[in-house]
Formats: sequence, structure tokens, C-alpha cells
Amino acid sequence: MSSRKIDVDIITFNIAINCCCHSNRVDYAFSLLLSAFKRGFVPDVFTYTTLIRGLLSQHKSAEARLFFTNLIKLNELQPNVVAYSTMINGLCKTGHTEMALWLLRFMEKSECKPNTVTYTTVIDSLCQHGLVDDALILQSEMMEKGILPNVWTYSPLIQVLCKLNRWEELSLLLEQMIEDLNISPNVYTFTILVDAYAKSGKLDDAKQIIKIMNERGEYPNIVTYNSLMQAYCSQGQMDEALDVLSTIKSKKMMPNCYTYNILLDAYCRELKLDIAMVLYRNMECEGLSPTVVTHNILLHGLCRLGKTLEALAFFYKIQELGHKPEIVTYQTLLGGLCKSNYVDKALSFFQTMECNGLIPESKTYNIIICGCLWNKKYNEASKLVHKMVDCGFSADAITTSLLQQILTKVQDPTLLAMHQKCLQSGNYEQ
DNA sequence: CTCTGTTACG
Repeated sequence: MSSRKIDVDIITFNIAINCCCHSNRVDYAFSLLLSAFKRGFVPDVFTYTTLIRGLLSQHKSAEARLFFTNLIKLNELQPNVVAYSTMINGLCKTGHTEMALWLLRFMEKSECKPNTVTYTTVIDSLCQHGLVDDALILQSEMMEKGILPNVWTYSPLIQVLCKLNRWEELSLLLEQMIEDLNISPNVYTFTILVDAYAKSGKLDDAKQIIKIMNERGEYPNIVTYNSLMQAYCSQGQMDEALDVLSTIKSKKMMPNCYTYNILLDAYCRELKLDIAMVLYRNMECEGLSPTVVTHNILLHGLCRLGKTLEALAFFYKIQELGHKPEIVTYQTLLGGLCKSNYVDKALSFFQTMECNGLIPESKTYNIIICGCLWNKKYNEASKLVHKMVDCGFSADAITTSLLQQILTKVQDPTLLAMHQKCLQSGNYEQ
């Protein structure tokens, strides 16, 4: 555009910067910011908000925070509600809900009041972190301030109430949304309900929601159908699950990796690995590449059948095909190896995690320690606990009953101290 | 021109 002497302005730059950020090239975005400066344009609140979002989507949250605060200090940025909401969302997504809440409270006292989006963002984060009651309080607070919740605000609240089986409160909330505020549930809201019912074994309720969706023209999408499929699968109704797959195809929708992973996992749980493998090969024909989750499901399937060594061979085969294992992959195989009494293999396999750039989690240690104890390898178990401590894990990172078992055979002051600390913190049945 | 939500594995 510049070489053709077409006039550009800061908005042109903002659009291009936004483009770079959405293509995960914040570096290019910042180059464009420099060119804008060089050409005498003054970046505005849109420019900076976009760049902050770009940094956040690239997991550069510390940089985003610094950028945001410095711009304000230097008087380059007078944030509006969108700029604040963007920053608040970034804080939430990086686990800094406290800071997000602080910024929300700061806004409430300032000239720039939070809006529905701002509150929804924080409510969602509180729900995700299990702070449902705080989220519900925040939702009533916003209403008292005259900020009306919308269909987005209700989604996380509905989801978390379902997850906690707080069905009474769910129906009250749905009533408030639909009857009092006249907000119609949309595909997202309905899908959350289908999924919740699927996971709670309420197949009939899940089916009922699909019926309502079709009646109201909020047609189920691939995510909704995947959840419905999950509902059938968890009831062992595999023929009906396959009917859902046919429905998806008849509606000219494309099954995705989730669709196949749900089916594969269900067949693996029924120990029908042959069917799972047929579906696995079928994925490629549909233009779908299996993900690490697909492979984890199959590996777990092999382990369930006691075909642990085949699982190990499959692990190496998929690695040769260029698929990187994840922590779950290791945990699946470690669990399998331990259960098949290949604890020595498990121990050496455990050592290879770091070569793959994976840092064991507390759960990883608990699996292998459990395996050691199962095979009466108390000294190995004790060594692993020490390794955990060296890696900075605290006493509550290990299951108390495992510690107790080790202590019956190994005298170790460090372990004893940990055990007592666990008992005090009251997480015995963790 | 900038902000919020749904599904799979240990």
C-alpha cells in the first residue's frame, strides 16, 4: 500500500497489528508499531490493547503487565473498558485471578467502570478455579450495580454448578436467566448442559436438551454432538453413539478429533481394542490426524488388556512417526508397567522423561511410588520421595497413605516429618 | 480497529 502511495493511517496499522497478533506473530506486530512511530503516527488505545492481547496470547503475561503499567505511567495509554478487560482476561488466563479481581475493584472506583464483559471474565475465572460462591456473589454484585449479565455471564456459572452437582441452585439460576432476565440460552449454554448431563449419567436429560435445541432453532454443533456421544458412551450404548456419528455426517458436519477420541476411549474401556484400532485408522481417511490424546487413549487401552509391552512398543512407534509424548502419556504407561509388575522397566522409563523435556508432576511420582510399593521396593520408593523433595515438592504433594506404607519398612526422619505434616494438614484421604 | 463462553486422555 505504501509503495503504491495509498494513504494509510493508524487504523490501517491497528488492523495489520491485530492480524499479526492473531497469527501468533507479536514480534511482527511490534515491528509494525515501530514503523508506525517512524511514520509519525500516534498509536492509540486500540493499538496498545491489541498488542497487550497479542503478548497475552503468546503467554508473555509478565511482559504484557509491564507494557500495560508502563504505558499508563508514561501517559501513553488512557485505558478504556476494553483495554482493562483485555488485561483482566490476561491476568485470569495466567492464573492471577487475585490480581484480576484487584484491577476490577480498581476500575469500580475509577472513572472507567467495568461492563458486562469485564465482570463475565472474572466470574469465569473464579468458576474455573472452583471459587463458585465468590463468582455467584460477584454476579449478584454486578446486578446491584445495574450491570446486566448476559448469556455469556451465565455459561461458566451453569457449568460449574453442574460439575458440583448443585442442581437446585442450577435450576434457580436458569430460572433467573430465562424467566427474570429474558435471556435465551444459546448453543454454548445448551452444550454445557448436554455435557454436564452426559458426565452425570443423565442421558435422558441430555437427549431432552438436544430435542429442545432442534425445536428452538439453536441447532447442535459438533461440540454438542460430541457431548451427546459421550453420554451414550458412558452408558455403554455404543450403537447409539455410532448413530450420533451418522447424524453428524448426515448433517454435513465434520467429525473432529474429539469425536473419534470419545469413541476410541469408549471402545478401549469395553476392552474392544480391535474396533478402536479400526476407528483409529479411519481417522486418517477422514483427514483427521490423531493427537497425543488419541495415542494416550490407545496406550491406556493396551495397558488395560495387560499388553503393556505392546504399549511400550507402540509408544516408540508413534514417537518415530513424529508424535511427541506428554506427561499423560508417561503417566499412562508408568501406571501400566507398574500394574503388570514391570517396575524396573517403569523406573528406567521414568528416567527418560527428562530427555523428552518433560518435568514429572506430583501425580507422576505418586504413580511410580505406588508401583514400587506394590512390588515391595521400599528403598526405591523412599529414594523417589527424596527426589520429589529435591525438586521442590512440598509434603502434601505425596499421598499420605503411600508415605505411611514406606515408613513401615524404611526408617527415615525426612519422611517421618513429611508424614506428620500431612496428618496435621488433614489431607489424609487425599 | 481493541475485550468474555462449549467437547476427548493419566
